[in-house]
Amino acid sequence: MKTPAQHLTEKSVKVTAQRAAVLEFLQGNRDHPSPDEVYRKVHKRFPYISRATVYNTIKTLVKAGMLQEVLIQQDKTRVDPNVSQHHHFKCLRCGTVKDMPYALMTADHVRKSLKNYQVKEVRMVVEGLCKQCR
Amino acid sequence: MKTPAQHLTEKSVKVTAQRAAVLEFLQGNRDHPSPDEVYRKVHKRFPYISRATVYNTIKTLVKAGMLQEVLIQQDKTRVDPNVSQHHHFKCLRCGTVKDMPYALMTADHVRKSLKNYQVKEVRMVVEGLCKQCR
DNA sequence: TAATAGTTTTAGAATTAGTCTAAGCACCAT
DNA sequence: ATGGTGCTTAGACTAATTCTAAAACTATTA
Ligand SMILES: [Mn+2]
Ligand SMILES: [Mn+2]
Ligand SMILES: [Zn+2]
Ligand SMILES: [Zn+2]
Repeated sequence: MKTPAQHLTEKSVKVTAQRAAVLEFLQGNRDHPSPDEVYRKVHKRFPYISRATVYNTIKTLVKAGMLQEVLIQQDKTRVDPNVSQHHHFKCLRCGTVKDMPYALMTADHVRKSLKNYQVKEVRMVVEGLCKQCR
Repeated sequence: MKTPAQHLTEKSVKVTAQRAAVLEFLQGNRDHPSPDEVYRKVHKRFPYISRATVYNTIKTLVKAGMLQEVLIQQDKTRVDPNVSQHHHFKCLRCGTVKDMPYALMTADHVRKSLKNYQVKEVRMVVEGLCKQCR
């Protein structure tokens, strides 16, 4: 199994203790934490790290294709080490965010087929270039 | 055609000049403006209105089912007088947000069928209650 | 009408997430 | 060692939003 440092090197991102610590925390994390949650958790084990570095590192790793930031909550961004195309489910009560397959599903299909969940709303945002801009 | 005041009364929201002004600006507006844009535009015609009142009024009208806040941009909320179920398209260059039908569309279907747009990404968020919470 | 109670509006303070800045460090190549 | 580049840092700053407490309205009662 590769170490965080090896992953960084593979993506031509210079290895630093801070970057390795952030990446190690995020790898395998399925919670879609906010940058500040990342900071607090990493800071517990590596008290030398600063908030700014966590933000910088997240940006760096996003650019390197190792993370994505997902728009699920209005006030804070959420970080996702799963960079494959997928959708999300967010629980309106407890706030958990779960990955959903990027499958051929209609909004109605989602609504009907997800027997494990009680679906209240399906929001889809398509991003690209409009007529004028492309 | 009903006046904003009549719409408010219909939904049992007390009529005030400020609420009517905000509603009048938003009715028929297809731009998905941010609260601050609402404030600036309304303030031009009704210079007596305050920023706090715009925020309060938006909250009030959302509760009354006359508006929705849509999650399309991370840093600021966007207000939508179209409360019917629908999806959104956001242009990555100019930032315009357009309504999309809440139709039986797959993410791939969207990608292929929207000939007018160059689709870069399709994000879907399903909201509801998870196994534990319902 | 006058007093009163309840609601809405207001300016500005406070909060929060995120960005920026400028100084200090670390690492590498001379 | 020295210099250069990029990384990290604390704290200042910004922008959106919420909060607060007082003033202005509105409706209701006496
Ligand atoms: Mn995810
Ligand atoms: Mn819309
Ligand atoms: Zn839940
Ligand atoms: Zn455009």
